[in-house]
Formats: sequence, C-alpha cells, structure tokens
Amino acid sequence: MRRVTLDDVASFAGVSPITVSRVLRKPDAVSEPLRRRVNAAVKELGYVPNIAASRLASARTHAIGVIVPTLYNVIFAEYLLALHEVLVDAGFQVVVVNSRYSEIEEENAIKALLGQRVEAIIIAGIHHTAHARQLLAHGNLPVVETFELSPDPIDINIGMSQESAGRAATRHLIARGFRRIAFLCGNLDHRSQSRLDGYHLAMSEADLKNFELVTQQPSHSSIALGSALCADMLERERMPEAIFCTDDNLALGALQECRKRGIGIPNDISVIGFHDLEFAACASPSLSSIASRRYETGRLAAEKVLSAIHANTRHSREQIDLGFEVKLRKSTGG
Amino acid sequence: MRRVTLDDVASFAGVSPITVSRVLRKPDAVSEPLRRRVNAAVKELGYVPNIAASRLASARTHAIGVIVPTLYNVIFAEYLLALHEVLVDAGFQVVVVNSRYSEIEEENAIKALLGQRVEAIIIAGIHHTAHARQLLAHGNLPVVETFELSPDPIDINIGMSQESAGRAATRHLIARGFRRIAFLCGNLDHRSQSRLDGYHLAMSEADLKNFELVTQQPSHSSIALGSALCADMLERERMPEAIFCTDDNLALGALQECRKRGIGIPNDISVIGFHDLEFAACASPSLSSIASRRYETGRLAAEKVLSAIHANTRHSREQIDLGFEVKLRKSTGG
DNA sequence: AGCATAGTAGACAGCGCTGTCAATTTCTAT
DNA sequence: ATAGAAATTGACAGCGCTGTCTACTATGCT
Repeated sequence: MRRVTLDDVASFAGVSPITVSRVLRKPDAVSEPLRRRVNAAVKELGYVPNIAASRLASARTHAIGVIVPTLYNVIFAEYLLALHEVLVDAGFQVVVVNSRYSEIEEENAIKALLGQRVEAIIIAGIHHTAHARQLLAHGNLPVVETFELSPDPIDINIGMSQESAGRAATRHLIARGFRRIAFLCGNLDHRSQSRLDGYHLAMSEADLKNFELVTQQPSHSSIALGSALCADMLERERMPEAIFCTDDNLALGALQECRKRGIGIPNDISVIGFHDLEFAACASPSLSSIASRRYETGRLAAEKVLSAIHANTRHSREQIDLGFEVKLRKSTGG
Repeated sequence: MRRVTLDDVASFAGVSPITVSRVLRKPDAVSEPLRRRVNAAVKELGYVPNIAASRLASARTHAIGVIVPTLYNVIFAEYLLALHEVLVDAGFQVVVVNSRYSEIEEENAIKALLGQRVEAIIIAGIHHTAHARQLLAHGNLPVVETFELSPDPIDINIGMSQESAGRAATRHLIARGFRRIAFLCGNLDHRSQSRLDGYHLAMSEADLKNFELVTQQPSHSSIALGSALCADMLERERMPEAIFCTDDNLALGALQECRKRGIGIPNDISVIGFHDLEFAACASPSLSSIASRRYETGRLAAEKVLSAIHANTRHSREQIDLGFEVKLRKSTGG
C-alpha cells in the first residue's frame, strides 16, 4: 500500500510531474484545463504532498522555530498566539519546542530546529549555553531573543528590562511609605531573578536593606503557591507591610490567603503583582501590577523575522525595548 | 556559504558517507577509532544533519502530530505536557498545531500533518468535517481522538462523557435542594455544549425545565468573563440559587463577583465549576468542581500511539472512558 | 593450513520533490 | 503572413540522506 506520489498524480492526469507540482504551488502558471485535470486527479487519488521531499528539493522549509521555557504559562500562550497569527498568515509553519527552563534542553532544541533547517529561530530569553550561542550565531539564520534585554544580543532582541520593572514595582511600594517589603517568587528563572535584582536595588537605594523579606519555592507560579508563600510570610515574627509577587497568580493567591486570615488589603498589607494578567483589574480588591507586553513582543518578533527572511539579511543587531507600565490599583491603595 | 553535509564530514574524516551516517544513528556498529574520527569531524565542521533528507530517505519521520483547539487554556497545556513527557522520551518529535476551534482549520491542520508524514495523529475532540474524517480514516496511521467519547471512533478514543459530567454537576445542585440553577459558559465549543446538554437533561429529569437559567458569551473562559456572566445573572429579576460554570475560571470570577456584591457563598448562592483546576481547592471558599483527567488523557494517548506504532497496527478501534470525579467543597455547602 | 563466522566498511540506488533551462505552443504587432 | 514575444509545458539533474546488498577484514575453530 504505497503512498500516492506526485508521479502517480501526473500519470493519472496524463501530464508531467512538474506540471502537477506547479498546479499545487503556482496555479497561475498553468492553463485552466490542465489545472482542472490535475486538481481532479489530486482529489481522486487523495494525494498529499510529501513535505520532506519538497523541503529537500527546494532548500526552503517555510518553518520558523520557536523556543519557550514552558507551555504552562499564560504569558507564553499569549506570546505564541501572536507569533502564530503573524507567521501562519504569512505561510510559515511554527515549530514550538519547550525547553523546560533548562539550558541543556534549550541547546538540544536549537540543534533539533537547525536540523530541521527552520528559516529563523525565535527564542525566549537571553541566557544560553556557550555552544547554543555559537550555534545560533553561526547558524546563518535570523535569531530573535525575546522577553529580556541582552547586553550582547546575538542578532535581534525584543524585550523589556525585568530589573527595571522589579525596581519600579518596589519603588512604588517604597513611595507609599512601606519599609518591610516582601518578595514572593516561584521558580527563580532568569526573568524572576532580574526582578529580584531590581527589588534589591530599589531597597538598597532607599536604605531598606534590613527590611528585605524574600521567599521563594521552586515550583511554577500558581494561585496555590501564592497562598502558601504568603502564609509563610504572615507567620513570620513581624509581618510585611507590602508584598511584591513576581507573578499575578502568586499575587491572587496572596490576596486569598490574606482574606482567609482577615487581613485587610490594602489597609493591613499592600500587594503588587506582575504581568497584569486579565484578572488583575477585576480581582477584589483590584490588583496593582506591572504590565508586560508579551503579545506585542510576539507580533514584533514575528514581523522582524519575516522582514529579515524577506530581505535575506543576517545579523541586523537590533534591540527594541518594549518597556512596561506600572498599573496602580486598589491592592496598593489605588 | 554552503551548509555542511554528510559528505563533507565523510571526506574530512576520510571515511565513506555511510559510515558517518552510522556513527550518528547506530554508533555501536562502528569501530571505536573510526567513531572518534567521525565525531571529531562532526564537531570540527559544525555539522547538523538535514532532517528533511533523513525523513525522505528513511520514510520515517519520528514525528507525532497533535491538534488542539487552543493553546490558551491550562487544560490543553497539561495535556500537552503529558504528551511531551511520553513522546519526547520515546524519541519522537511532537508537532503541535492549533485549530482555533474551527473545523476548517482543523482539516487544514490534518492535511499539513499528513503532508509531514507524521506517524500518528492525536486530536482533541471527536467532531470533524467529513473530509477530515476521511483523511484520518484513510491516512493509514494511528489516530487518537481525545477528551470526549465518540459514538463512532475513527480509531482509538480516550476521554470522558462531557454530558454525564454536566449532568452529574447539575444533579448535585438539585440534590442540595436548589431549583433555580444557572449555567454559565464562554465559548460554546462541543465539550461545553455537551455539558449544557447534561445540564438540560438533569433539569428536565427533575422537572425543573422552568428553572433553567443559561447565559453564555462567545469568548474564552476567564475569571473576568465569569464575573461578567455572574453579574448578568445576579441582575435578573430573580436570582439563581446555584450556579454551574463550565470552567473553574468562570467559577472563580463568579465567586469574586458575589463577594463584591456581598452575596454569601454558599449561604446565598452555591457555585460549582469544572475541571478542578489547581486553585479550586484553595479558593475561598473552596470551589466544588468536576475533576477531569487531562494529564492521564495525554499520557494514555501517547502510550497508545507508541504501542500502535510499535506493533504497526492500524485501527485498534479502542475506546477508553477515563471518567470524572465530583469534588464537593465549601462553595456548594461542602 | 583452511574454512566458517562475525564484525566492520563501502557501493549503489533511490526516497519525492523542485530549480533551471529548453522546447513547444499561442498570441501580438507589423 | 511572419517575426518576435509571451505563455505554457516538459526534461533533466540533484537536494542529502539511508536501506540493502556486497566486500573485506579479523578471529576462532577443526
């Protein structure tokens, strides 16, 4: 039971294989009657072109590789959504690989994508193994690093300063007069680490080094984890006056935990989250947060890739800071 | 600037191309010294095998196609996680395509996957276009339909009865003595529709047809949407006594909305969600829900696919009902 | 010494498609 | 009516790899 090939279709339709190929790829170049005959044959035989053969022959894959650390996070879901919207419409296949927050797996993912001869790689993050970096740099294809700003971009870099954002959130709490400011965090990936750096920076700028309260647990951000981390904080000798969570899910969990314990927000404790997820504005009390622009990151990354492929340029060495926005709501006193 | 090929490596290492190929695929079949020479050459030249060529020559792709309606939903994220865990470890590439809840896009996705000669297709849902169904049935590859139970599976089918689950949730509320029971829903996809059918069934079984309160809005399930739909319900002439949400996100939004309006849960209104997401147990009050087994669905689907590929069997025609569990918590009175 | 066996390396052809260029037909303008 | 351009179709070779088969080497045994 052999699979139907282009040649089968050609002989069935009584034309040359090349004509069949053309009908499928550039129908305008074939006359109406032949096109009909070929299409009929394709349908009749249930022909499905073999992409591997096409890729090999044409040396074009029409595939873009995308590496994200996890699929289990709305942030990346929104980002992927944007990438898909732009790239699929432009006729590209999006190959998503997840690196599970591991640089080793990321390197393997890069190898796999290069082996597939993707025409560009869009990768979340700026920290790679030395070898991975070398592969990307010498891969002779456009590379976009996203979500963070790199001191030394491989090629194109689109993101925001996670450190500045962490600092801004902390400064906001400091400006409100709080001194004992807690930092809640799940997995300490590079982005969270930078936000933590920003927190430390802001605290020390305000001479509040002694009032730092950091708690962290290596599992993915969730409402449940937020409750747990918050509980941990509340059971310490002296409660914090404000809490900065690296993620709105954690913040929502913290809100719940406080309510459960009869702790008023923002009267007793202020809470600020990160990312400004959908529910932040409608939580009760509404949740202050740092808005990140992951949808725009995805769109822009996709567009940059398309134009780089189109222009056949390598190493544009462009860096774009999409910034962030501090959203002040009830949970930090409005 | 040509890409490095197997032949380049071979001549660099002074061996035949076939030997290089073997070193890469079955190193045991090559003697130690040659293997070292070849590996050195690979490293030196930065050789990355061309997968398209390999796939064409070997007629094996080591790729499994997975179709989901959206990536923007934890349910599918967990399912994909499970699929990945099993399949990647078994040496397969997972090709994820999202159909955006459209049967047309699903059909296109199927064509794309068949064109890639994936070795199996795992597809969420049992409703396809006639042509899509035909493609899957005649594609000569294992097919797994998931999440729902099909009256007529194409091949393997792993899921649960969404209707029974919807009915069970509603029955629980009825058993608690409620009569005016509302149903809240976002996008009315096939699964939600079945849950709604179950709701109608349970209501009519209890002679409560007159007390049905259904509200729905065609956007994806979110906490914000839950608040909005709940607000809609609460502003009706007569408030519901209980609310069944097709999704825990909606339910959490409903909880928030009720709290905002000073409506006590479960004293004034009971709420039950669906899926038993992570936060359900730790919400306040804790949220009753119907637990679905999406992780197990993913694992099992992957395992079935592996064994079907291994055994080289087609059309096992197997149906597995993974069931569901009613989780009773505070939001419906414990 | 002579032979069978296993282990190792290579030759060859071909997977199914497309780029390039050549050949043919059709049409346009003089 | 005819040269020349444009539109249409086809021949050929090759993309980079692997399955299959063959050839060679080393080893152990009678």
